[in-house]
Amino acid sequence: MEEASRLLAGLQPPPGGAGEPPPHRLPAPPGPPPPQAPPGLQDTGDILQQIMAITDQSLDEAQARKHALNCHRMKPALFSVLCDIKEKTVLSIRGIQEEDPPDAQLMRLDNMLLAEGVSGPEKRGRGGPAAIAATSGGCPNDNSIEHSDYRAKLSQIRQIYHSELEKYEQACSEFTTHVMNLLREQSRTRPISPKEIERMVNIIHGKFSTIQMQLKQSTCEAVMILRSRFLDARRKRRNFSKQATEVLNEYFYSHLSNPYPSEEAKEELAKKGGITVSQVSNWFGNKRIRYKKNMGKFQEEANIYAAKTAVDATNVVAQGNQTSSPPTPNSGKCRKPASRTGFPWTPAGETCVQLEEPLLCCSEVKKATET
DNA sequence: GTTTATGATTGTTG
DNA sequence: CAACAATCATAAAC
Repeated sequence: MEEASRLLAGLQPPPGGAGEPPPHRLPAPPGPPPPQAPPGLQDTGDILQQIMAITDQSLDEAQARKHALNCHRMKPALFSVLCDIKEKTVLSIRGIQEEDPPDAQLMRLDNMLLAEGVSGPEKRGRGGPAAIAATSGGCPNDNSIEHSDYRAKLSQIRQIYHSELEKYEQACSEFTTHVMNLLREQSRTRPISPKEIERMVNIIHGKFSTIQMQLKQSTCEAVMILRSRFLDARRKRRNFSKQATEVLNEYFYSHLSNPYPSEEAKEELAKKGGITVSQVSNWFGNKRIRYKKNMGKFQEEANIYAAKTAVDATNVVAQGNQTSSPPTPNSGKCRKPASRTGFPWTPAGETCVQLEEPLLCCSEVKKATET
């Protein structure tokens, strides 16, 4: 400690300066301290005085003093002592609040971004993220239009995410280097230990990762919105093309006695109409039930398509085909006629003349139209 | 704005 | 598991 006092004494103004003789009080006299004031207090007073006087000094003087201080032989020792003290106090303050929780939120976000294909390696072609077009067994271009649109938007999000992330990382490393340089520079005059620099770097990284988390959060939100807008088919309901409705109706009304297309027929219809097999199934499900519920409403439609198919059939017959079978007959794998609810597709019902008078084949039809 | 049409989903059934 | 029935949610018509 004696050495330290001597070092601090170096802060005194040069002897030839402002007039008064310098209060040279080193080394401290051995033996009991003088009664009037403890030497420690006196030293402190001097130092304070000198500090106050610094503002009166010119910049050059201050620089010179600083240089003198830096060159003092005891400087490294004092520096390390100060660092040590600072380390202890700072640690005792920080140690309490410095336990970072294993961030579950961040992990959740990371997992989701990975699952959605936003972060991680770029996924192309099949096996898209989250297996969106998971219509198993369906044709490969299920939802292809929606899907490609979705993918385009997703890749846009992905691009933005990555460029932002890169920006953050760059800014983070730049800022870190800057701060490190600054601290290293300052460590020549202030007690800043490498440990403290390291801690500062950690703090900076923490702050930046908070910002990154916000980025991840909003990216996740964007993906969720995108999903709900593009992939919830209910929201994006589009009416089928005229072609598709035409094909489906033709089949339906020409098979009015048994409107249950086989798997093959469904595939055929799907191909012709440019829709999926499951859409064909949905359509027939809806159609059967709606037709049954209100046949009067469909009568006109039925007649139109009956006429159409009749023309087709006669054309076929004209080509030498004897049978009056419909254009796309059920194959051998045809399901047994739906008989759960009976009408109008009861299996025991009389065979209808389909092509000419589709609605007259069942007596109940008239009953229904009357209501 | 309301109503109707229509594709999709959900729960149930045999 | 396919079909039915009810229902939802949107498009299209009014």
